Amino acid sequence: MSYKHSKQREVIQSFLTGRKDHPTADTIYAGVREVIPNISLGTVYRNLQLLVDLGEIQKINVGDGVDHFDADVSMHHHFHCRICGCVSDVRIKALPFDLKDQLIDFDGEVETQTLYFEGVCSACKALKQSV
Amino acid sequence: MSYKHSKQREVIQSFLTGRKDHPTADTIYAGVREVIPNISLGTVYRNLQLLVDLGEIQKINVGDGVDHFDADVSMHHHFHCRICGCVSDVRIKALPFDLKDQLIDFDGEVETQTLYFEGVCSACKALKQSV
DNA sequence: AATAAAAGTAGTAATCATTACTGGTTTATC
DNA sequence: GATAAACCAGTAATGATTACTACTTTTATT
Repeated sequence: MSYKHSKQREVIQSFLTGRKDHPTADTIYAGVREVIPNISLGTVYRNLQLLVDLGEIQKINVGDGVDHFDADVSMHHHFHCRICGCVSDVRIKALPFDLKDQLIDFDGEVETQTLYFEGVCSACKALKQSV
Repeated sequence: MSYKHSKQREVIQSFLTGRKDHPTADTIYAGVREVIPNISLGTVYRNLQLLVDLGEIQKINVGDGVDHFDADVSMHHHFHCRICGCVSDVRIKALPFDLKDQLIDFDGEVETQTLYFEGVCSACKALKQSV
């Protein structure tokens, strides 16, 4: 059986599960407030971190200085649009090897690797061309 | 001929060039203060960004919430130690293709890609084993 | 050189994301 | 139903970064 979540945590998690973009704590806060109007931003942060620690969601970093969250914890990568700031999933063809095994002369222990892309998303690209 | 840098900018850049780790603005500030004791932290940030915009240095992100800077602008990747927080260069065997060309069903425009590794550096690993 | 314009600076205040704290409330346990 | 543990709202604090302001240095122009 699964860990019992508080009402707040449950709403936070299901809000996140319902979205394919990768909202920030602030966006999640705004969304969850529609359901629990007096929830506190600190509660959102605390529960997001707790869910990350439990492995139920993941925190993603695309170099924009803000943490994004993703209910999909399966291995995949992200794209960050430098125009609108949106973050989307990208799938990559399976590589014939693990990137961390391609390192040269490295003596430490690699535990995780992060790969993300940046540029202009298709929506912004279309917008640019229509002007 | 190259762009004329102010004294402050020159010292910041040469401080960075002299190091193989990847200091944060704060560390650079401390180092540069040994040469220009009354330099301001804002000046450090402003000039670092300016040098980034000129392409003379690069800003690197390893997911620790702080910007690191690197005088080496050639293509390479980084490793971040979750124990001591140090950031070091890693070299990777040349891939037989460009990662961004491996994306599936992606309609946007990829301009940059970031790949970094995280784990335990060799120094921390040695320390752990000696305890 | 004298001077006007531009670029740059130190110092400080403000911002933004995130974390910590505090006192009260809910939930689980005996 | 008492007692302890988990959790919360609200607020304060923190840390990195950026913005602002008034002053100084550099550059260009006469």
